[in-house]
Amino acid sequence: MGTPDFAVPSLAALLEAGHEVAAVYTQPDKPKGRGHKLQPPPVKVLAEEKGIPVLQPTTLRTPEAAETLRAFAPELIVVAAYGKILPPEILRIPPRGCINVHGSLLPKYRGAAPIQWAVLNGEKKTGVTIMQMAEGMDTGDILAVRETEIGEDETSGELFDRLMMLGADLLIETVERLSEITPVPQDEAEATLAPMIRKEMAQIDWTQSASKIHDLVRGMCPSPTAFCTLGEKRVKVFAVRALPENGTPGEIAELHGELAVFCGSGAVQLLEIQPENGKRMRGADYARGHALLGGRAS
RNA sequence: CGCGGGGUGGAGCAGUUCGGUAGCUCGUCGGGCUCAUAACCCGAAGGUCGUUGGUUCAAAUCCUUCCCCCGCAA
Repeated sequence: MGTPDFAVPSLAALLEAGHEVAAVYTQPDKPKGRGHKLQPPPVKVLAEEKGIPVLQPTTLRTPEAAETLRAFAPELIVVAAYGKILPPEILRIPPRGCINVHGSLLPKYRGAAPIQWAVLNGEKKTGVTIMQMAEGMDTGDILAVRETEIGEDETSGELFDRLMMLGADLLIETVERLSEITPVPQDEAEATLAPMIRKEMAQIDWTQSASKIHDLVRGMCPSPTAFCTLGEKRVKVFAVRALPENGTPGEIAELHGELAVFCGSGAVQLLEIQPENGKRMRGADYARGHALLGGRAS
């Protein structure tokens, strides 16, 4: 069971390792993009390629849904970013249990957006955890953990890519040694939450410090993407560099040959931005066609 | 049929309303100044104005076909 890109390597790894995958559960197709195009989740695409039955129930909280799943007689259920909470009846179906691939070092960052939050908070390290699933949100006993460092300028997107591969590796190892592993309960006192990221959280607040803004930009990249307003136009911000120079927060300037904005403390160079109707470009390039210097960012 | 913006020398933009010899800020190349430079001065190269057809004496500009790119919303 899984939905987005994060789950794809895990499914691929299971198949490659020779495990029999009876069925794949994923979220229903949803309209995306401009127009109203219906888009299948990445996991569905892979599953169909491999000829595996795909199920996309709206809910698992019905007797029928449980019955359907039971009919597959799963030995084990593997979940990676499925996007739905499994009710107890479902959790009880497979004899070897339900295990989950999670993108953080549990019990830290339980919830929907562990990877982004780790970057947003400027963490130096994170990792993946494989756990036994319980009824609560990412509260189950831990089966395996693998740590990794977060790079100075690493974005959520980059970390995502690394963690989903790590997660897939660790998943296979865990599945193969499942009977030998002693589950370790999570330390509730250490638990923190990583709730879903909302768009408005990605708005840059220029009164914050340069390093905070740097973390925000990295954490929101590539989605939903940190944004701000330069002069009149709204721009997405993909990459910045923090500098020690101080000035009036929100003032647009040129520092060391790059377009920059002063923050609450320090300043940031806008290395890679994207205006409303344009492509991604260097801040300095954007500035060439727009009178920005001395103006305000908000 | 969700709303909207855009495609102009290598980059970012102006010019389109009221058709008339394509401009700005950079970059590049050459030269100069300087101990030196992302600084300054002088000069040069480089554009089928996304595509198709049309209107016109004349189209980047008006009408038309198609292609591509992007923002918002979901």
